[in-house]
Amino acid sequence: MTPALQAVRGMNDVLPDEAELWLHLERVVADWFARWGYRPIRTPLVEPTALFRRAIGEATDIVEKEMYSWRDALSDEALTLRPEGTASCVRAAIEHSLLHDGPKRLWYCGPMYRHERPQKGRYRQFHQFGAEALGYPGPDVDAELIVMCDRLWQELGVAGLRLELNTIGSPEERARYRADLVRYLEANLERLDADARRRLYTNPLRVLDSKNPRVREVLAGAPVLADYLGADSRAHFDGVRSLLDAAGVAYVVNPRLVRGLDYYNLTVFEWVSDALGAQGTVCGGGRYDGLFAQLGGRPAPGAGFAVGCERLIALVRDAGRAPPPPRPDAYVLQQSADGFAQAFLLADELRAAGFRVVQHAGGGSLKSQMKKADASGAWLALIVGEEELARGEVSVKPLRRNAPQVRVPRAETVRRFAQLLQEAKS
RNA sequence: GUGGCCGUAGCUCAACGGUAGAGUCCCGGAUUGUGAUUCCGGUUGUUGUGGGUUCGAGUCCCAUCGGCCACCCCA
Repeated sequence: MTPALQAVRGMNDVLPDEAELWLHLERVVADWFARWGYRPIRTPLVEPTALFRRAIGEATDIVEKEMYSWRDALSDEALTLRPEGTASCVRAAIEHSLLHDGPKRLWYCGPMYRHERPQKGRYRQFHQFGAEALGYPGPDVDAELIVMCDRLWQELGVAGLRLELNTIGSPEERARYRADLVRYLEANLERLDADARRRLYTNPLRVLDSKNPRVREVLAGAPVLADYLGADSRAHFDGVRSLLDAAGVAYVVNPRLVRGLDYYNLTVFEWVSDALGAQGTVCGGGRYDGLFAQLGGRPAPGAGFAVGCERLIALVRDAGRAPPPPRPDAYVLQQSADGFAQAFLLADELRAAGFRVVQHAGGGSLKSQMKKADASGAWLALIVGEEELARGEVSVKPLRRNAPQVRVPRAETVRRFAQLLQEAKS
């Protein structure tokens, strides 16, 4: 016997019940982006490996051990399945000179790939939608990006998301801080765990993220990044905060929030839920003014965020805000071959008039067809039986309320259908 | 990548080391064209997979695949 194949670990099928919720989310998101003036962009799932090495940073976990990278057998190119969306957007903006006539607001949505151990809210193929505001230097778009997220959560009916906010200053400010931080941590080396010691020289700011209580004890006495910020960085952060205050968006400043990708500067933020276990970050983002130059483009400021679709969908479902499955307006039944041909045309005419119509396929008794009609969730059963066929009529039976079944002349069925449907729903 | 818990019918779950079951779903019938309730009947499994121990393994052991949780990481 042929062994059954299964999907690749960490890469999931989305079955119809759940796929309808995905479609709902995608529609809401596309409309929401349009209302905020963001335009869609679609970039390849496969990019040159160098793009992510340069954008995300060599010393990050993503680049070090989580990327699906390979050397293509035909072209000998070093390729990678994208682990995130920002690098591709900025590459495309540079490659097509998108900023030649001014800044751009862009959004994307699609699958991303990271070779991590799967658990709830973390998969090897996962999906993100995100915004990139390219060419805007001020704190206004930082605040815009954050406020628009807040409004989306409201629209989706998701509550309980906490906004964590921080500024990590300019590269120069961060470099001076990093030097002092490393000096402090070296002085307390024996109190650090193995993980913190390893990071000390690869990515010392990430030590601030440690969940180990003993390490956090050490961090309590560490220098604070805020003390290294110059007037410009402080003014930028104050600008973001006052706009958030004006918009009524609450936040907590988390000085330990540094984010795992190297390209960020100034504003960084995360939207976090307590309802998702260990993978609680639903949305993360910030400013990345150095990324254009890092990828070989003319220097330009940028800011953006990415939202984890699987995590957001889990919150929408748990909040009971998944829309009910769409009902067909009518389910069409028939008895004979002649009846099928007639019913086929009737269903076609109704669909052309904009109604959702399912015609029974596969034969069976009228009783079994009625069971299918009921199970389909349809508002109405349209019966094209022997008797109806002989008289040129159609029987119309409401399935969702106790109302009498009526006979309608075939020729009038489509014209009267909207009225019949409305009665069935009332 | 590390550690812990767990894999039995499509789904939710039972079964002391001794004949694999229930509910649900699905199919048919209870009315000579009519669903959802009720009643009657029926199908459903290499117990994730492969080895081992045993007279005998769903149950114990090993490996492997998959899921969940934590670490780690991040959306």
